[in-house]
Order: sequence, then C-alpha cells, then structure tokens
Amino acid sequence: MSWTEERIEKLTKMWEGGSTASQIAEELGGVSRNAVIGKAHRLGLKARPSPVKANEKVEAPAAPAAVKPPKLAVPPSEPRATAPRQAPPPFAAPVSPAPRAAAPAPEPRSAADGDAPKPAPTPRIVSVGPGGFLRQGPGDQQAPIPPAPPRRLVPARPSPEIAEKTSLLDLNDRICRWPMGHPGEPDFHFCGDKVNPGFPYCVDHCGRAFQAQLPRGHRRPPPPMPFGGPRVR
DNA sequence: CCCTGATTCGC
DNA sequence: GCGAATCAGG
Repeated sequence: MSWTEERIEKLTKMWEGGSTASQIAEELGGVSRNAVIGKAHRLGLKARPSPVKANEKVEAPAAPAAVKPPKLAVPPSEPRATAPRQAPPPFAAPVSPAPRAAAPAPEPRSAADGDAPKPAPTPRIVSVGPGGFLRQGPGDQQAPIPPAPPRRLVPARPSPEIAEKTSLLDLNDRICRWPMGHPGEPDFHFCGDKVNPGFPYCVDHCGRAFQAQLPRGHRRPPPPMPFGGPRVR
C-alpha cells in the first residue's frame, strides 16, 4: 500500500480528530499502526497526548485551589527529568555543599572560608535546580510546612447547570446514553431520552451511531463521533 | 499482558 | 520515505 492523496488526507483528519493510530490503521487498511504513526510524524502531525510523554504542566482546571499545594521546600531526592536521551540537562552545576553561584560578590577566598561574613541581606536563593525549584543553602532551610488541618468533608453538590441532566449514575438500559459535551467539562451529561428499544441510544442518536452497511464504493464517511468514536475491534 | 505514541534504523 | 522493531508509560 502506498500513501495516496486520499489516504494521507484520511490519516490527517483522523489523527487530528483524536483517533488512535490503531483505529486509523484499521480504517485505512493495509498498513500497520506503526506505519500510521511513522507517517503522521513525517507529516509533522505530532504533538498528541502520548502515554510515554510525561505530562508537563497541566493544571487541574476545576481545582478550587482552596489550599495551594506549596512547593516542596526540600527537593526530591531523585529529580525526575523526562530523560531527553541525547540532551542532558544544561545545568552542570557541581553539587557542592556551599553553593553561592549567583551571589553578587563571588569573591574568591582561601580554602578555609567557614565563617563567610555575608553582607547580603535579602537574597538567599543561590541557584535554580532542575524543574525550577530553588536551591537553598544549608542555613536557609525553612521550617517544615505543617499539614493542613483536617476538615470535614462535605459531599459535592452538583452544579445548577447539570442538576437536571442525566449523569453517569442515572444511566440505565432504558435511557439514551449518548454523551453530551465532553467528559471532564462541568456540564457533561448524557442524552437521557428513551432508548430506541433494543439499542443503547434514542432514535436520534441511533441514527448517528449506526448506519446501514453499504457495499464498498457506496460508503459515506460516518458522521463525527464523540471522542473519536467507540472502539471497534 | 493489554493498550498508547515516540523513536530508531535498515531498507 | 517507509515501517518493523523497539522503547517506555499507563
């Protein structure tokens, strides 16, 4: 199989539509999952959430942030870098016991500089470590942050905009479970209409979920499905 | 084990 | 350019 115009277009659409490489490969036919991924990369379509790519900085959007998670004053013993195999971190800072790299007066002294008369009043931060945490001198240790006081946990109340809508817990085999919106969003819910008997969806959504099997050549592309559609295997 | 995408490397 | 083999996280 070769990468014709149409196949590349389909690959691009599905890839950007969130389909997995396996689904795309199966849909295209004649190619493997690896071929799809390789082609996608060669097309420059990269940058989709990958399981192997450590999630960098993804703040939880719905977090009320009642207590801001304080940065650890003590750096983790093992600084987990997302191991760039060919580009070691640029800091080759020696882990010397008395780092004073950024001090305004790096005056060279004799070997016995135990006293270190510091005229610098405010800046105690001496260097920046991997991950952006601030290295501190031995005397700069802050008091350990006390754990948050225990609080009584109160069951979450559904937001008003979803209060009347069909939630996951409301699903049964008589109501349409077609998802409305996207999981994780505050108003995500399910259709909730009466199902088309024998199907998991209402009549309307059955029309979107299923279509008659037409002979090859007469197929029409299916309507876009939520989340790239159900896994068909 | 299964899945995922990323990367490498011989062709 | 292609894709199997391999890697590595979930």
